[in-house]
Amino acid sequence: MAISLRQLRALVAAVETGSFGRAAARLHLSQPALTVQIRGLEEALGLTLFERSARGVRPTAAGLGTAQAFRRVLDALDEVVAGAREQAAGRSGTVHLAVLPSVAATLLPAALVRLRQAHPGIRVLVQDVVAGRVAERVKAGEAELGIGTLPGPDASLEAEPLFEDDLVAVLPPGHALAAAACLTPAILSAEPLVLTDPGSSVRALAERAFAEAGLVLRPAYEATYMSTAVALVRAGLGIGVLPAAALDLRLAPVLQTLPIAASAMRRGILLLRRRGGSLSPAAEALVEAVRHTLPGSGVAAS
Amino acid sequence: MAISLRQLRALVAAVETGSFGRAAARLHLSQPALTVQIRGLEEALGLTLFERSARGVRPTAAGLGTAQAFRRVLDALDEVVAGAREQAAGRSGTVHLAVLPSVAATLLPAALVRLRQAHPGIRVLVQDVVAGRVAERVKAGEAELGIGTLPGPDASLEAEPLFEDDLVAVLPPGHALAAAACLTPAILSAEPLVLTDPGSSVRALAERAFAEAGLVLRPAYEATYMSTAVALVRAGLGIGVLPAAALDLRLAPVLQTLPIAASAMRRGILLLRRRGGSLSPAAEALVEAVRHTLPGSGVAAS
DNA sequence: GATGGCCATAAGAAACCTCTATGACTGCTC
DNA sequence: GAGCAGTCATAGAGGTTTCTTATGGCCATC
Repeated sequence: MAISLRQLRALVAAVETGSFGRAAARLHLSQPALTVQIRGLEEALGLTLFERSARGVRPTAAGLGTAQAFRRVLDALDEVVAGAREQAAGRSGTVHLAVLPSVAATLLPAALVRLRQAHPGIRVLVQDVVAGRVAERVKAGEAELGIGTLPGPDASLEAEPLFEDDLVAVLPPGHALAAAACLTPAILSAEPLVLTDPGSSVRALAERAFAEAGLVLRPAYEATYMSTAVALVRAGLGIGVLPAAALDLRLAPVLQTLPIAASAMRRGILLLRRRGGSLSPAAEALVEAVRHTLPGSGVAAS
Repeated sequence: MAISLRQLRALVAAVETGSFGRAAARLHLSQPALTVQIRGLEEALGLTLFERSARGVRPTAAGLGTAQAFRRVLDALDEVVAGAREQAAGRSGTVHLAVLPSVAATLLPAALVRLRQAHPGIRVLVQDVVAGRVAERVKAGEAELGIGTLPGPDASLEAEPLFEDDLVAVLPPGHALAAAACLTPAILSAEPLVLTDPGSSVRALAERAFAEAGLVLRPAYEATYMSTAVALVRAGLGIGVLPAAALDLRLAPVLQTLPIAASAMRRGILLLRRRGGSLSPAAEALVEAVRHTLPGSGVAAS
């Protein structure tokens, strides 16, 4: 009654070779085994698929048509299986990645280039969301991986530190403080500052650092996008307090950065994944590429 | 390593129900059996298809995609199987039928109408070929069934008599011989005759009947097509010697037919099939329809 | 802290599949 | 025309797969 793939393969082979014996050989089977499969299929369908004679077999019209249809089904199945095995081998697949915009704009492109070199078939769907959202996306399963910060420990997420991202002071060309080795919140609070919007993780970090020094952060300028903030600094409007990783100095080579002496001025950028959920091979490959593109790995751009 | 339909069905059911337990119930299986199938599929593909937790399972992206693809494969297979079962039930299918033109023009349409009423899904491909070719087509397997004459016994063909086809004299309106009850070759040989071409089975039959009476058949008119011969008769050019079955008097109601007293004047019309080859259900249905439409069955048109 | 839901594992039983050996039949060759 | 080669069908034994029942672990909920 039930139909099996063996039967489909048997019918296709028998029709294509024109002989039960040759079909059996093609399938690495004994001839009786193939006979049994064909007979079972005929019973399951209630159809005569072959005319038998002592000289051989001849497919009936129904046998011919059914074999062709089965052939298409088997081909489709083979294609699906081959695709799945491609994914399994990490040669193809799709990774949904939630990532901080700042990382997406700096670290990520190099990692993706590296990934493409090793695994050209892998597709990465980048969701650049603000810091708090990265963990959300991963928790909800909307992203398989996340790169961002983690407000607190979370039982359902697994976090691996990728690198530390320091907030640095970004000085416009020729600024008076450029000769200093290191700045402090106290020094900075006397200067016009350029920061990102309230609510961003960078802003929260900076506010906390200032608060620890007993100061209140009052930026002269705020911008939503990092690139806007950098442009404001470059125009000489103030000193930027921005994450080092988000600054691509190749894009603004005239700027100078200085460390800020404050304990809270660094945040850990983590690789986030759902706890207990094993990564797809494609995601594994992406993780590999990201690890090898870290600031400290010697491979990445400055 | 190998993949089975059970595994495909298990994956599709598991993804669609979102639970191994419900999937097992849908497939009338125990839950462990389904677990094993999924596991086997994961091993065969080398892919993790579900994230397991104590609270249940969740398909991975790969599991979701693979399930959708498998779904399409299974649907295609189901369709093929359903089609094959339709054929098996005689509700659909295609019959290749070789048939004498004279029969094709007269008996066959009624039989096909009857067939369509009983089995609307069956397609009949009619090959109308001259008498000698009918047996050829069937022997070569180009036609599953034949309706025609058989020159001699043939070991590879099975023949079942359908009806006897008499050659009759066809008289134009108001002919002098119309009052006779029966004609003879001797009487006919004195009249201008209309026959079919030399080489046709009808012509050969008539020649043999005349020869038995010691006469030579010399038609005044010859035509390839039966309809042409009938037209010549209707025009009053002579008396037709034509097969009764081939005459549809509804098309030429003014004509009168008279029997011819001669032993050789009838030929058996046979239903031909390959010996040993069982008929497809569709062909069986056609045979049934033909048998019930025979001249003597009381169902057919005159 | 007990309970219910869900999945994984294990062991025994049943079903299926395959293989070897053999038989039946046909067509060809000597 | 008798033997031979080729083809498929059948039968019985053996092995593998697959199923079911029973059980355990884990988490969430009450």
